[in-house]
Amino acid sequence: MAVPRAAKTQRRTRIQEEKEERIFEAALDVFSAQGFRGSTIDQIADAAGMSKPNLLYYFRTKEAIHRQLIDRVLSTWLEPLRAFDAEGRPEAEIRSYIRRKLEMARDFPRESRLFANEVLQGAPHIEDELRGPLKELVDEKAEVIRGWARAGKIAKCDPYHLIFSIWSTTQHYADFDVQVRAVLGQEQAGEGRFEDAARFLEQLFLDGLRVR
Amino acid sequence: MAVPRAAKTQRRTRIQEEKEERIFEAALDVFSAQGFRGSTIDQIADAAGMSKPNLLYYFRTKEAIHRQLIDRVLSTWLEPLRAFDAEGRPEAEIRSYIRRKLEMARDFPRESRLFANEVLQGAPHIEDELRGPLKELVDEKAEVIRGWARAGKIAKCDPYHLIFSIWSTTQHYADFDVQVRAVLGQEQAGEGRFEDAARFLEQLFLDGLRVR
DNA sequence: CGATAATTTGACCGATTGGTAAAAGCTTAC
DNA sequence: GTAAGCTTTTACCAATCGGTCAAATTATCG
Repeated sequence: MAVPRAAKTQRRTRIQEEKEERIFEAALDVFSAQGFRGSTIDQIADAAGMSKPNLLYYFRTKEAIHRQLIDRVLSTWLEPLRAFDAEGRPEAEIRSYIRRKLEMARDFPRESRLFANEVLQGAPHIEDELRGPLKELVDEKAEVIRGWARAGKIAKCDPYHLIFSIWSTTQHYADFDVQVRAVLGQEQAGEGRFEDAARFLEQLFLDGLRVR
Repeated sequence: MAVPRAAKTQRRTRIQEEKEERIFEAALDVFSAQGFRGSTIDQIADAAGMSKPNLLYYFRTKEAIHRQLIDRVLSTWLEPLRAFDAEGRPEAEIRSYIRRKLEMARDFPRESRLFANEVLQGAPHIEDELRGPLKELVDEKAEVIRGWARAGKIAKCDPYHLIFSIWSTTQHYADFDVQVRAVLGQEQAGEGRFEDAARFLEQLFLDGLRVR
């Protein structure tokens, strides 16, 4: 007659940790591919290799899975921007930010699509995170960039739109992967496309922001 | 005892045209906001101000609405790229392509999100269009850009990734609108953001592609 | 071992889903 | 006007949805 999530013992069971991990993995697969509304608990349970009631023993509702999944993924997702260093050399910082974001698009496309789906559909579950922590982080880094521009280290430009453009160009390779592959065609769509993209984007941003 | 869509008279009724138009409008609202799987026929019927069976009299299935909606929207969506002129001056062509795409993100965000949702979820309904007509169009324009680069009119760069980056940066303002607004905050998120974006993107691409 | 707590299952629920059938109501051309 | 064809509605269906419940099973610990 136990209450879900071990009300009596307080600490988490080994089984709990394992199962919750499997559920998060499965939920990332399903939510990133179909969005929140398009996903069903059954699909997640199937992907996690367990029955629906069993899954609901660990997470009370579909929304609970989604919310916790986003929470856990969001912090790592913002890591590259957080690593953006005010003390570094502008060129090197921008170049490595692009590199990191592109690597994330290549190595964690599900995470990218999870957010893309969410934001695309109006961000009903993460609007607070956007207005709060995200905005604060971007405000801070925008100030850094503005400082570089004032000091003549990079061209004068709107730092917010610069950040947006780095986000969009890099995440494009995760979110619109099918389209990118379709347009590039069989021969060019191999893993080399990320190297090509990196080369192009570095040229674009570094030359585009060079002082003239 | 009539069969849907006027099997006997062949030509379309006035009522048919009006109702199908209303359904397309409603479907664009709903599909663009929630994706295919997340949308329901009831929602579309509601938005179109008619009953579900009435809507299904004009379109046999949910898929049929979606397919025809995408067909009708796709050609106008590719118009700016089609207008890309090989004979024009490279700088002017690129600048006006960015302008047009940005205007479309501002004026037709639903269309942008319709495709974004579709591609994001693996493009199950438009993969053929991507591999066929879209790829052909991009191949053609990529060749134009390559010619400009060879002639030294713009910097050497991968034309495909250039096109991808223009798509992603401009469509970002439609697809990720909520995020853009949230990050910019109340004061900066007015309609002026499109002018700011245009200025930034023109600077980025024109300086980034200038021969040096 | 035995008991207590944690986990899993199968059977089930009401609401919503995409879609159908048939008849009633409405237009239009003659 | 009237008949043929077009449109709309009402009532309905089977499947799927998110979620519950109680009982059965398994793990843990003294």
